Amino acid sequence: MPAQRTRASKQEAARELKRSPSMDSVSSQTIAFAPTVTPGTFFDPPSPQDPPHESMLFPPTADAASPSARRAGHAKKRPENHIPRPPNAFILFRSSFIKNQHVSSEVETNHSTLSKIIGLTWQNLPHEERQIWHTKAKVALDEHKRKFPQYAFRPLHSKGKPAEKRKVREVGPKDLKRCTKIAELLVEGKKGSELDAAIAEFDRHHVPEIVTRFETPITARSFRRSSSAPAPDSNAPFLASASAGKLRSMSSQPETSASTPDPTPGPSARTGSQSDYESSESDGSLCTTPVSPYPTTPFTETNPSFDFSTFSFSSAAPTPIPPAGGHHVSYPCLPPIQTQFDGFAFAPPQQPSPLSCSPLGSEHMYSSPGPLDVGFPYAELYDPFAAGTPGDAQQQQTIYSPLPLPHPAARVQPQLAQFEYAYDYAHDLPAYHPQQQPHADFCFAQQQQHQSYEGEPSYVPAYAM
DNA sequence: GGGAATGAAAT
DNA sequence: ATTTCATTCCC
Repeated sequence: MPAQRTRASKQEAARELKRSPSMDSVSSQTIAFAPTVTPGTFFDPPSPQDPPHESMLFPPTADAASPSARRAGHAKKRPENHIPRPPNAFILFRSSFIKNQHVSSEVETNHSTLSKIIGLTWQNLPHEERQIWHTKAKVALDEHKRKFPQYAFRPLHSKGKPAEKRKVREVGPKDLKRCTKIAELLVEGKKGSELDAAIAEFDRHHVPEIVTRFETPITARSFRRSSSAPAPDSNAPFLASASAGKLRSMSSQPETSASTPDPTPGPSARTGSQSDYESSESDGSLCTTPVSPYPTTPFTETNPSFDFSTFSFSSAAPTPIPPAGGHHVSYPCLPPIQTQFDGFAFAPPQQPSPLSCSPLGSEHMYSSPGPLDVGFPYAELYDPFAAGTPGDAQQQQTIYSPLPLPHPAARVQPQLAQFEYAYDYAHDLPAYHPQQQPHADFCFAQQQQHQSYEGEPSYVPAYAM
């Protein structure tokens, strides 16, 4: 989409540009770096005579760029007299954007997401207006030079660990559609309550695609292993290998699922995994029952327009908790099943694999601690085929999979849905169970709450493994 | 301390 | 070509 400018303020921008050298007029007041004062503030106090910026989309406030109010507590350990880098244009823009609360905290508080929105906004910003920030950056740079003539950027290149600790995407894609929408609205000039209202309206109809993150699935094997002999790598059941070396060099690759039509399906991984749970004997103590057929219509990137509004759940009472014993699992409707991500495809079992109900009973039932951020129709799970040992970077690589069912709550309140942990012990498969899903019965797995992901449970659609 | 954006400047 | 670090602040 071309950045279209509703209220182009070319003149303003031009004027601004001319004025720029003096704007931000760095006060002569030098900032002394007393031991207690972090030299994070090479910017100047608000310039009193900042131009009105009326027609600008995001008029910088005078002190917007001043990082003076740096959070004291959480300063990364740096030498006492560390001199921060001069900010670039985007960083200045972002700072100003945040400070001015162009996106209200009602709409978004997460700064990661905010960064995404601001980045999108930045790219759609009219050239003239971006130019203003570049000019500001130049001014800041010059001023930085003036104040710290001896300064030189010395990045610490981690030489000690060669490629050992590569960073991997650890968090799933944000709701890109929403971010994009917000950015669009912003560039269109929407502000304040008008903006909030527009976003609220959008949220009303929009089904978020991705929000949730998942832990490494708990398998029966790992469960058994950890309960008997607490091996350090109790997560290890997924140690296949196919996606080894698939480490992308960062750079958020946010798209929900199948954006990479990598022809290497990694069949070895598939088989590896299969044998992994095939060899897992069906415990005699488990009772299994057939389930209704899986869907035949794939719901993938190619069919992204699943119509949730026509999707009807019987809104009868929530599924009663399945008592120990056989239960039918029926899927009222089954959107996505076939998808591929990260280069290999996950297809549903040819034959619907019967879910089972463990005799574990209610003591093994856990519900999520509260409303969760849940994205539909996609779910994120850790890549079971990622090479590496549990916990290391590669192991944490994530994959994305559609959930077997859209959640009824997704229509009403996309952000709030309650989940429980489910597990199919007979097949060493995790199952999933949205609480309000009226037709599904599952068994529940031991909840494994990880501190780092407090409040977010591990659940995985059963077919995905 | 990671993450999320962009970009300048360093290896 | 790749990595660091500027900004912010929640998790």
